[in-house]
Amino acid sequence: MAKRVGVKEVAEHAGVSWKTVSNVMNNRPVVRPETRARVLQAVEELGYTPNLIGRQLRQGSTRTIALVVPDLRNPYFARLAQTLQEAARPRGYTVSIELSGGGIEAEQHYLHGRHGRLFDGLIFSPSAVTIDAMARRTDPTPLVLLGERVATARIPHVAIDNVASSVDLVRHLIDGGRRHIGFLGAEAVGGTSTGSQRFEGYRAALRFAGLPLSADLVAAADSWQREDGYRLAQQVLRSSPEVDALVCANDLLAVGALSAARDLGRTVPDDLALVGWDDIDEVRYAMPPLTSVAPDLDALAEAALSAVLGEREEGQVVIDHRVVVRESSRPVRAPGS
Amino acid sequence: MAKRVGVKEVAEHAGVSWKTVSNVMNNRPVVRPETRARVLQAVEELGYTPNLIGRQLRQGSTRTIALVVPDLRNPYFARLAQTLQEAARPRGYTVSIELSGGGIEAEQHYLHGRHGRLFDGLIFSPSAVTIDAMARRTDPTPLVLLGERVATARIPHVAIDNVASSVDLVRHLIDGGRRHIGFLGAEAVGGTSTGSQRFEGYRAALRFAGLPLSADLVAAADSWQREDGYRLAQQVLRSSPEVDALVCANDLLAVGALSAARDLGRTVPDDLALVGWDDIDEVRYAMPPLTSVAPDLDALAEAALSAVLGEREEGQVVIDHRVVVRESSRPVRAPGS
DNA sequence: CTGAAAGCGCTTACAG
DNA sequence: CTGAAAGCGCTTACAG
Repeated sequence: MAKRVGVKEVAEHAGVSWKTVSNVMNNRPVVRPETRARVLQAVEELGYTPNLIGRQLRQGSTRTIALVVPDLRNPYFARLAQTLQEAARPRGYTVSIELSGGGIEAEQHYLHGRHGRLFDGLIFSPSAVTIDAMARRTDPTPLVLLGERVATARIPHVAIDNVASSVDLVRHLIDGGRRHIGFLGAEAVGGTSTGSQRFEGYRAALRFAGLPLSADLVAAADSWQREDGYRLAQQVLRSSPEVDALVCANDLLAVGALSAARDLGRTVPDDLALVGWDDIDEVRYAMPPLTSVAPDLDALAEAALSAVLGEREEGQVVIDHRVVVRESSRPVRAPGS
Repeated sequence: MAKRVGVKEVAEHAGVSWKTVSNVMNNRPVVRPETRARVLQAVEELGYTPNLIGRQLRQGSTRTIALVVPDLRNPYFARLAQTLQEAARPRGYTVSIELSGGGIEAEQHYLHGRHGRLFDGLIFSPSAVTIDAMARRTDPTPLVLLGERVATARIPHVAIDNVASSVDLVRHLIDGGRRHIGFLGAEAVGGTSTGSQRFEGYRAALRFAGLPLSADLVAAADSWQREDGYRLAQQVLRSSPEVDALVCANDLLAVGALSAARDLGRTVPDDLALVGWDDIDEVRYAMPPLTSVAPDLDALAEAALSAVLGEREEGQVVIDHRVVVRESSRPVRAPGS
């Protein structure tokens, strides 16, 4: 393993000063082309690669944004991470994927700057941490929230309109002839979390349509994995066989619900419609393919990035979504047709 | 945004020297308990968090390992990343997830140290880069390869036995009564890549069983996404309707193949068995659930980490695998039963 | 356009 | 057990 070569060696090799090398490496236009060429050759010959740590220390910036998500088991986060990385590149930034495990301790770690100035900003998908804890934050690292909204503190926030998208889904189901619509993955009404907003929209749409809200058709959950969807769907389908549609708070829940429906002998979409959020690749290959709310991920990444980098004024950004209709929510046939 | 407080401020506040603060922060046993308490209190009061960049520069180490994978669309990589992060934590290391996009340029970037000393080691899942390029490497950053094997250079390497696991799968299919077994995702025979090794095992098993190897039943591919599986399966099933099983080089291909089979009116597992690799969560919820080779991920993470940190002698580690049998490869019923 | 000096925030020997 | 100095590898003003 060869000894690492630094700016000094390069400067010596090229017969210029330290600083000139730095100027060349940073593409500053103040270097004579001739000198520049000599330096670049020295860099090449010596195989010099600048030590970013030195630069970062000096500049007081890492040009790295942390994306803090609970988990990578949800393909949505994986795709989000990838989209963010691509959006950050042209800006000269890197996105580091940080896993909180959904634990409150890990989340506080990032929120309160115990990451040690490694990041110029935080794009944060909160899971366990309370709104208060976010509002009480003193760490100066810029923060942007995904999904969750903290109205009290002026924390920027980027998300689709969860209430509206939920209304869209329910209306789509009602238009398709469904009347006994359940909800999987509910959280407390009035909360600001993604789950409670989606549930809120569901309630509002039912009310508007004049359909009753039945507690039996609603299953709460804080974890939204496939197995949770399976469990919750079993529960609802068993207790309320009249259910003819399930709004699932995310696609993983819907995938689990699909499996439960099958095990209980229910046919999707004939007996039961299934819809969810995120439009992960997997739902296109489910049988049948599942209807899902697709956020405009590129817009989301763009907005989150520009917010965390301080490029935009107001902090609350609503991202477009669309309902991607697939077979799982096909309208029920009129009886006898 | 408050001004950031450094060691100096803490030292002053506690009435001790700079260095003592450093000693306390690093848990060195040379500090009197009383002094230590005073320092910790100052840290608390001032809300001091050490700047890791300074430490990293001084120590010449970041205690960060890069996991370089082509993509996060494959849930296998997402789970691997998570497992590695958890395995690294007790060692005091962090794993940074780096996306190469499968591009040769990005891969070279990491391989040849142009990442700027940000990483103490590289766990690398090669995709586009050639074996030669890896062997010619001069960058001193420790490297461990995942999947691919470079025999010429002494590059450590961690993987399951791809040939053996492929043999296991094919034997399982033959035991289940399948006789016309195809392969999706083949690569050049004799290569060291994951795909070619899995194909190699398939060939060997067929030969051992006395079954013919038919080129029509084999579809090559360099991309292993669901849509590739769909396309390849369509192709093989159309040209060779006698196929009664497909060995898919990974689970995503199998998921796509399942969808293609359905669209062509083939029933899995009655008409067609489907098997793959990685045992991603998704295949447990497929309909029917898919048989898959599950690597011992914890062992893999452990081995990769200890190899890249230089904790073990020999570089080539073979990780246990097991075939998780599910409905997709159920034995065909004897005719008439 | 180029050079000599200072400093980013830590830790590491080295004295005491 | 504690203190003063040097240095990790860069970049940033500041002169010339």
